[in-house]
Amino acid sequence: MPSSDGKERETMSTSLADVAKAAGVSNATASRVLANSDYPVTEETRQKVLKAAEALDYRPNLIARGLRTEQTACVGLIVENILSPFIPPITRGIHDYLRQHDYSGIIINADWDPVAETKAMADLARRHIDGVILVESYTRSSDEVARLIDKPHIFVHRLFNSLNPYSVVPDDRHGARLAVKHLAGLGHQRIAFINGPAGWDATINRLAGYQDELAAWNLPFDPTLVIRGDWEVQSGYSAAQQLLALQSPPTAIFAANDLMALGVVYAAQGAGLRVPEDVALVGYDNRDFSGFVRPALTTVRMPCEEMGWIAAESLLRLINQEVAMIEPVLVKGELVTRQSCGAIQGEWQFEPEQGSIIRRQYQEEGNLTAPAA
Amino acid sequence: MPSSDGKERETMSTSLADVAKAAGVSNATASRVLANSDYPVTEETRQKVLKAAEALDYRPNLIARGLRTEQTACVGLIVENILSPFIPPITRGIHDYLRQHDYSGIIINADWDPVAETKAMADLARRHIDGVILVESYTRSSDEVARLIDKPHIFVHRLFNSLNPYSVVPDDRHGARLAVKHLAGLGHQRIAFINGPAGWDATINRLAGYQDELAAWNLPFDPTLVIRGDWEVQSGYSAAQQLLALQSPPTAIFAANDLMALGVVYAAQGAGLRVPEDVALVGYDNRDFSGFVRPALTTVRMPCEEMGWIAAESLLRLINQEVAMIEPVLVKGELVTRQSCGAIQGEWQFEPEQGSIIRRQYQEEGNLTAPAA
DNA sequence: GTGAAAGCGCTAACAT
DNA sequence: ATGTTAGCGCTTTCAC
Repeated sequence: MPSSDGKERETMSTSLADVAKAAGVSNATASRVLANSDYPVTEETRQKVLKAAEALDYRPNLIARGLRTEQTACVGLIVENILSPFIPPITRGIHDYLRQHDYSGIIINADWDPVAETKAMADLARRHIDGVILVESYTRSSDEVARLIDKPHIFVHRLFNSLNPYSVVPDDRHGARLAVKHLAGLGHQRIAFINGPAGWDATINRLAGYQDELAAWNLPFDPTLVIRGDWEVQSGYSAAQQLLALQSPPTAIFAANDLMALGVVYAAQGAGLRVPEDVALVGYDNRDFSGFVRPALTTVRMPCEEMGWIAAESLLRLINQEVAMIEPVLVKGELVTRQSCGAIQGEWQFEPEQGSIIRRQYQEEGNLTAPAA
Repeated sequence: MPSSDGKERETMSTSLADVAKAAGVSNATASRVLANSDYPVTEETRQKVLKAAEALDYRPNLIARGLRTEQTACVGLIVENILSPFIPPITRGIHDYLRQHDYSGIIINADWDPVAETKAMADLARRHIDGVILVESYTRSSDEVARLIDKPHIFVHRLFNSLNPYSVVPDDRHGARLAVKHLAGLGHQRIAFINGPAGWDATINRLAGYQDELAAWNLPFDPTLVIRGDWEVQSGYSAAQQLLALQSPPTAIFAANDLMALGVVYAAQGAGLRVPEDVALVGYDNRDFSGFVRPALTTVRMPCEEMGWIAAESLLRLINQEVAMIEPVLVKGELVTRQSCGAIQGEWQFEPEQGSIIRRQYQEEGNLTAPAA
């Protein structure tokens, strides 16, 4: 309803046409300056348009732009489960990169269900997203994705069959070498390895790194010191019981993830042994609990946020056709030294939780508004 | 480029017009059946359209629809940090509800920065999202949000000043009562409370619940048994040291979160005491580590996913104008009984991690494709 | 360097 | 019950 005094659209947002009219130029010109087109415009008219846009508080309608340009500045993230431990940090990395480049991300949980993944792809296609990042997906090849959605895509942290193009994965072989190197450097000669289950890339690569590094130190590879777990605490516990009951037990244990490392701690305690004094221990992943369990776990950090932003960066390159294809990227983590390996002496406090650091800082600066009551 | 044999748009997606032509009806009719309009259409033509759409593999262009209807079927989620512990499960709940109703969610991390939140709101407005959910935000009132974006909004898990309209928050007072009730029911008379820092709703409400329940059991409220922590492990550790050194120490401790409860475990161990035999312990939150630390923590579950889907449900109601306003919703969690309180006897295994359950099931069913090598 | 005009794919008046 | 048509807000040829 136009109001009686001629001022229409009081609640409506201002459109490009409004700005153009106010600046006394055509829609086309207004668009050229406000959409950052590289089309030439006199500095004078440019300023007129900019000022009018400012005055009217103009915000481009990305839906309209998207319809016209077939570019939505939006990418889809198909994750298996946002509750899975590495997914939040990976998506954090992705979002940070996207946001810096004025892109947004739409997340869909597929729960390791190929049918859900297919449906997710179709839904994203309806929204005309510019590209897709598949996080921890393992049921599809690049070709399968291409068949379902005609947009660029990237895989991040594939758990299986990782060395494909268009994928960003952790360098687990390197990470395992870091762990073993650290223990060997501390003088350990019998270093056991509690590995993950068969079929996982992480299992294969961490074993390879373990063997690489033993060889580098001229330490023998003893198969009785390698036990397979299933990633969970309980399996690390059982594996460690087995190892510690050996005729000549290991003096150090490298567990292929922090969950199993925690199991090792409990098994050692159950056997009346101290970590690190009687058995040194290194885990893998640098999970959020690893800094506040007791002893705090020395571990290899999984470079989740880096994988995320590298993936986002690669995807945007693909979208902008700066490259036609992405070779597999291996991302390295580093060793995080804490108590469980025996390298650190002296006083030690429990680490604060990672996700809340910013909140705490903000709070300490006195910005926190407590309720009146 | 049309190909020579007359088949154009081989790669282009089919539009509504294509379907209409194929079905021999007008665009309007095709739209009416395919957009699920309640406008009357003969069953016969409906079937014609549906069949044509099926045959042409028609997928509506949500961008075009959005431009026309001013409804994008997309909502914005402003979260403080996706790495913060409750945010993934809350967003999971939100996404699950949204997805069931064919909505999508765009996440923006604001990192407890009011400026970032303001910018996030502006960015979402440009995308013409249908509504906003603010997760753990505490810097804005409803009015402030309304001033920035002319769309419905809901707050979830506000950490401060929670009893406002348009918000969905945990019923911490009830949760604290559950914890104390459990300990009192086990026969404990001196139940200490390690609370959170001042200024938080959770601190105020959990204290109130603690007092409520003591009163219900005719137990005296002893202020020397209430100590303030800062939510982190270290503070629970210090607080417990203090409590256990008391002239007449408590026989049970209720910690206002699981992080501090873990600190209590370490303090007890340091003092040569066993949990639960010498001190019973109940935490709060049911964090993912609570099931696999030792002893596993009895705790009150934070109803994150429920809060998420209730928030999403409320927002969609607001969007569809089924309601004009949302009263504050209090969501209850329940007690999760594990080892630390002493109520459970006998054998016990470390719990598997929550986020991976589906993956594991899927894997066990033999769907996991291991690489050839 | 600037403007006029077409049109992206869809829905919703309005006509029939 | 169905069709015709206008137009959402933007970008982009194509004239000038």
